[in-house]
Amino acid sequence: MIDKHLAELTVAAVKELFQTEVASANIQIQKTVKDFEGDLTVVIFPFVKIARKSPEQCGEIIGQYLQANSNFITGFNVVKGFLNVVIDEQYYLDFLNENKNINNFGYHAAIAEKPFVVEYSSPNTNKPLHLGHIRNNLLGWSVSEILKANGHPVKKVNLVNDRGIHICKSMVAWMRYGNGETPENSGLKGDHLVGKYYVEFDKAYKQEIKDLVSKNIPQEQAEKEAPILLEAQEMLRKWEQNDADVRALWEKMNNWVYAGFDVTYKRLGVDFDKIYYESNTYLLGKSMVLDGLQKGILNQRPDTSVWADLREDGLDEKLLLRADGTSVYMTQDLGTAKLRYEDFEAQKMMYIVGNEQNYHFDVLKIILKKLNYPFADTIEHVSYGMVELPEGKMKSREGTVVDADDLIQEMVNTARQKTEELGKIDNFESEEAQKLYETLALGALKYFILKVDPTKNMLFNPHESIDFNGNTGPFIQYTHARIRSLLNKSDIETEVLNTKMQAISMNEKEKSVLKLLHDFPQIVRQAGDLYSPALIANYIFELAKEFNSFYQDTPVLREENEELRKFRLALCAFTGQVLKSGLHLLGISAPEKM
RNA sequence: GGUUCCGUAGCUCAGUUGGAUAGAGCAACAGCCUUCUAAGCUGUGGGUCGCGCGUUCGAAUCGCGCCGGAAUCACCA
Repeated sequence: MIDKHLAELTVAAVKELFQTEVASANIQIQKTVKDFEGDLTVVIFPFVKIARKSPEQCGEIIGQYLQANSNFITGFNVVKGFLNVVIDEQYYLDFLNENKNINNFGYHAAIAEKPFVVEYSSPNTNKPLHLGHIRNNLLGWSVSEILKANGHPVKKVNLVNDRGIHICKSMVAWMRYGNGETPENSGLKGDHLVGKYYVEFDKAYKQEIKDLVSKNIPQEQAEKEAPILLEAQEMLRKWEQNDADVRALWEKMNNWVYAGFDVTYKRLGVDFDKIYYESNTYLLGKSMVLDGLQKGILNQRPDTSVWADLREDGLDEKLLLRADGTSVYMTQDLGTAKLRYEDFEAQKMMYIVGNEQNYHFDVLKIILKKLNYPFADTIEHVSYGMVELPEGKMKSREGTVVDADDLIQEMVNTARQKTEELGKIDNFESEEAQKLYETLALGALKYFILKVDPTKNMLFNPHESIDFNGNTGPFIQYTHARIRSLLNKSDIETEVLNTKMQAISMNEKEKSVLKLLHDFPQIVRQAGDLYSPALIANYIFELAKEFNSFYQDTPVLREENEELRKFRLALCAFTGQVLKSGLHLLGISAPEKM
């Protein structure tokens, strides 16, 4: 990396000129701002004191030293405390020659180590996926790919929350009002069907409360004693007792939901190496809690409920087992953590879970530590922000959730409409066109969501948010398609592209594209360190924009100078490749034509 | 009330370990399709980086205090 060389050279300069040792990491190298001449800039201010000279003088003598002692610096200038260094074009040309034909340029070599286990998605089985899940799924998939690109082995896992009162609610409502409705005979997607009865439950529950209140029963009591709620609780108890009928119904409805989820996952392009079911893991959690109780790490109250006392850690007491012996969310998570650690010998267990659960994961880690499990420290909560709507937070009860399937379909429709308006599909077969709409729609959706810093809450306006112009997925896809089209038209053989570029003189725009390409491996590294697909997204947008600016008024195929033509073709090909790689890390496909 | 996070252009967002005149996209306005795909390019306008104080050669970035918003502190998951 050129900036590291420059930093080391600066260290040597400071040592020689001012007889002072400076750590290379403390040297500040940055890209030169556009308005000034130069490629990289050394910040001089830190040396002013030890040099006992003005910033200008200081920059001047360091600049002279750098130029005299390197073969890649062709000039420099000093503005205030900033030393702008001009890098030899040959350096960038060499970079192009060395990397332009590497398929996975920017990806780092595989490391032989224990895997990163990434949990994401983690749906409940009582309702379909919504916009919040989309952000989760896209982040999980993308972070996994970015980790892989950094050489880490990755296992993607999903933890399905398939048991509990929520699914019983759907079951009760289906028993009462379903009339034998199934996905087959209703044409409804399984998850939507089950979700429909979850809503039915809520309606009936509210009505029953109302009825009770009108009979002068206090609101609070009514909420606890509504018959349909009691039915659901009874069903949960039967479930825990392995009641055959309840289990059969539970399995039937859950399978409807899984079939529905699979369709959505497939359309989103996400997948998993292993799926865990809470119904299979909660008992392990229970046993861990009882074990901790026996060892005196946890404590039991007179009502027999079991608690962890975390007050020494600045937190509260946390319930782990109810008085009736049933488990809670935390209990189950203790079990899955252990199971997962043992399944994969994980180096790291990452949980892609919303920031509303930050507290939960703090508590989880502390309890595991208290219970002396060595894997407590491998847990990493990759916390992401909420997706908000213009009218505020999504609330399923108020019907303001944006359904994942509906949203995707709406995007596909928009993509079709937009494409037809532009008259792009005249020579497309209909099947090909359909595929393109899907590609563009998902490109737009994924990019829109992933370009935002994961840790921040984001706003999604269903009617206005998704655009196909500007800083969007389709813009980058379009840039890629144009490059592919250009390369297809070029009559220069691949062999020619494989040959080494001769020294040519490049213009500012070409150089700027080349400099951006040069940064890609660093961006991948950084995105991996910060678990942030947004860095990739912002980078490929910058690259596509810079490329378009070059592409607009610099002829490639029409260039008569053979060397220059080859150089530009190589630049196009390389840019196309990096755009494709970047899009891939976001789960977005790069169409050949559009 | 305690804890955590957030506040940058009309809107949506970037802004690396503190660095130069705070940047994009959308929206608005003005240009560019007989020329490699106009889902594009070029230009114009738009800012008290929530407010104040402090640290520093230098602060959107660090510290403290306010103001405003969100999440969480559940025998929901």
